[in-house]
Amino acid sequence: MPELPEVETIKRGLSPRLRGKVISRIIIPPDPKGDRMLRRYTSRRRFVRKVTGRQIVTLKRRAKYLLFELDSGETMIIHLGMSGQLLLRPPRATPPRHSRIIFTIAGAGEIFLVDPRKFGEVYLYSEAEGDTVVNPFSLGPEPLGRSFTPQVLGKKLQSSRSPIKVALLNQKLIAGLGNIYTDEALFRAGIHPRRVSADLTEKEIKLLHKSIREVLREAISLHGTSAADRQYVDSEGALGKFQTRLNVYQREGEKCSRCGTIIETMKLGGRTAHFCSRCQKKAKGKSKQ
DNA sequence: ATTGGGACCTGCTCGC
DNA sequence: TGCGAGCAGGTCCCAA
Repeated sequence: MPELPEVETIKRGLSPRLRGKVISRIIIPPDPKGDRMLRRYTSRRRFVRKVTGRQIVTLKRRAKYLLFELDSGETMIIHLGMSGQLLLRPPRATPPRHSRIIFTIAGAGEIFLVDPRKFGEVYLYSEAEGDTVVNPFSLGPEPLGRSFTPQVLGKKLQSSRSPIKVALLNQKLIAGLGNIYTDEALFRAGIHPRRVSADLTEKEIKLLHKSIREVLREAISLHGTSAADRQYVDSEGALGKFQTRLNVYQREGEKCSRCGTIIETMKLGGRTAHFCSRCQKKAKGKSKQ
């Protein structure tokens, strides 16, 4: 659930408080179903041993991943899945329900990694060890990065016959978009979610490129989206505000803000796509308004 | 090879 | 009122 704008918001909140600080203690409350948050490859003991006592040199974001660069040269990577939160609280605060990992940060308080659904994940990445695990560095371009041009987007989409909605969710093509922002970007670009990626015209690709960046920038400036069923909050526990700007996501049955047509949904690639059948045309060439 | 669908997880909503 | 089914979705994994 936390997509790029939400993760960016969390990073911006935590970064000034954590930079240069030491992770003095790690608590992983026992889970009868095992340490799912560490499932990638790190054993609990190895993880605790390698991270405890390390200084956080910098905090970065790559797509939906948070990267804690440690003074050991390793990077602790946190993905929040869809229900994950990272809450920074004063020392000795009561752990919120579903706290999976608790980091004590000397001089800053405690970070609670809260994740009811346990889709989130924590692991260590070390270039030196030549880890073969899937890592954030093998993902597609950052949509807000300088290298993400309409040409790059076009090239990525050319290679895919899948619906554009599915392609935009593919992190190997473009990294950081989830269900909310793919729906919103496609609406702004006037492109039907089921359009075949490779069939988009140059004009549409340009518009889509612009829409993706616009949506993400706006969402970041409003600290992300906290929709009805999404308990997203930043590291201080504050809600996002982009939900007031949603045009289609979770607005099924409501009127399109642009034309008044009822917003519909369809299943694509296992997800619910929200769209306006009038503003987002199926056939190419008719996609203008 | 590319694409699609299930599994993982839990809380919540809805219908009987 | 109570309970179970269904849904939400990011990513991995497997199968067609």
